Amino acid sequence: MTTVEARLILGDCAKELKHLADDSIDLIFTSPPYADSRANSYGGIKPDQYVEWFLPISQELYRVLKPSGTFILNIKEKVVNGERHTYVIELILAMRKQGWLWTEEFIWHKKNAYPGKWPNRFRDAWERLLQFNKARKFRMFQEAVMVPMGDWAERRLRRLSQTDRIRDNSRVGSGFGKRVANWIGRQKAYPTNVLHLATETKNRNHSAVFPDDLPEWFIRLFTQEGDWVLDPFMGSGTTVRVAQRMGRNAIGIEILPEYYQLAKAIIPPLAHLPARQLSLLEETEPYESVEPE
Amino acid sequence: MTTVEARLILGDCAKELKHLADDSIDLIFTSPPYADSRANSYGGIKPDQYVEWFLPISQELYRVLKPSGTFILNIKEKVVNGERHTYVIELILAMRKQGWLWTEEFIWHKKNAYPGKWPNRFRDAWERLLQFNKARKFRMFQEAVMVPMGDWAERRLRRLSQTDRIRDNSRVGSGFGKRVANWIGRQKAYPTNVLHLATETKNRNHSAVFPDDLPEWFIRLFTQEGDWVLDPFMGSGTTVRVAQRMGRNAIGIEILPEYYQLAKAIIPPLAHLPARQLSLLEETEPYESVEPE
DNA sequence: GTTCCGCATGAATCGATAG
DNA sequence: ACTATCGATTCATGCGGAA
Repeated sequence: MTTVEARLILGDCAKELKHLADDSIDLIFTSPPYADSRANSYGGIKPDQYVEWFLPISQELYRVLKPSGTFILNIKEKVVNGERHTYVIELILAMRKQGWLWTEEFIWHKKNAYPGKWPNRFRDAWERLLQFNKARKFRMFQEAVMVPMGDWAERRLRRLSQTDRIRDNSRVGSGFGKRVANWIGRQKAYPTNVLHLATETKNRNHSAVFPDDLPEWFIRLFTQEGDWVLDPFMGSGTTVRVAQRMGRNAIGIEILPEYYQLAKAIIPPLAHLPARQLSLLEETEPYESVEPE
Repeated sequence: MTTVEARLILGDCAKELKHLADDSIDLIFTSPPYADSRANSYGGIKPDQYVEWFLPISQELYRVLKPSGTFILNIKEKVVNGERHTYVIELILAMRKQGWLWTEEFIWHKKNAYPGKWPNRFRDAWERLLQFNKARKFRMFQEAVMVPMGDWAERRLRRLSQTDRIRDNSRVGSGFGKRVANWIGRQKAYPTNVLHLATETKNRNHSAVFPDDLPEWFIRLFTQEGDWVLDPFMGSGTTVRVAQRMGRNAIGIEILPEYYQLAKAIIPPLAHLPARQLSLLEETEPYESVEPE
């Protein structure tokens, strides 16, 4: 049995990050509060001040990330006065001056975009997943996110997407073990930089801003078991919970006590997981929501 | 019969645009040569000089566009030295200083992206479609690009129930006068800012940078019959040909003689089209390739 | 056990109203 | 004039109860 740790920290990440060691994190995956949102925690950062607010944090993130590590930043600019605001693209430019390499930009296509109708724009159905690195060579495990292809896979996936399927069962792999044999010899393809996922609107405990599949995909892609994952804007703890379930150590920082308590209640400080064995097979269980359409 | 004109111009658009009148174009749709590509035509613009090269052109485009018009710029930054280059986002910032409003950014999800494999990145399956405007109020015909909803796709699990169909049908039958509008409103949904299109359509020529559906969608959205469409980087003439087929006047500028001749051979200077009659119904015919999946 | 249907719920955006 | 709040608009998703 392998033991992984989940360290939850209550506080402002701009300060709390300073307690973390240099070059200690393999993957940073986070979704910071968007401009004008979460006014009760970070004071509702104004769009014009967003870059200035974020830079000290990204500076610390740069310090704690391993040279081989990756920083995935989930963000989207809002509309201000009829225009897309420029704080996101300005942030990219500013972070590059800090030393970050803007390696890639993934697109999260939100299949269930927020409804609404306006005279001069359509619904916003995508968000950015900016990939930053410290070095041009970084760790990446592409095989871990390969997707099945072909007619057989389509039929298989369609069945998996039935509303009556047992999702959590396949997640852990307990009920999935027997079916895994079916994937042997099946054709798989590397994914693209466009991810198709729906947001979770179901009102479980607290609504997370992104579905489990999102951090899971990047954790698969950029880390192995035993690695360290950091989410400086933990929220209700989606990233940390998923990382722990996948056998990765995790650190989550959250400024709001109620969110911190929420995460604490869900995530045990230590988790014991069976040693990885069928690594490739188990890791390549079908991701219906990430599958290219 | 309505007559629409296609004006093809051989030359550098930076110069040729000066011959066009102020505030005369309803829609500019173009895909400029990407950095380092088409080295023999525009001298192979270096990524670091891309903004500087494009700004005089965008300045002229600003001049010729009607205040109610729209400029759609299809562009994607290339990878340089392991990083996404910043010339596109720098261009956005620079164009705003020229007076352009960065209204929206559409995503073109290329369903059949080029195959390939790299050690540290996946296939690039999307491009930006940057929308710029001169004013916050611009012409937009959202109904022209509505997509069917309900059971349009096999992938969709939730099908419109039989009772729902009957209910809708009866509702349609009970109405009078605006019957058609009601029916359309019930069966169709407004699209999002993510477009799903394949890169090539089978029955089209292979030299085009984008499929017909791409300019067609934006021409539908931002223009009406008889309007003027401009493509300052015409290439083989996809935009002009599509515009003409849709009953819009078009201007195409191309610097390379072989491309110019190619477009000239395909596109007649004048086209006669039947006058629009069943406007609503004809405009809302389903576009399979644009459908969300 | 299925399949089907009703319903609540979102990192949204605009325009009008109020301070 | 400029900012804060609020109602109206709209649709994919999954849960729970019903057939």
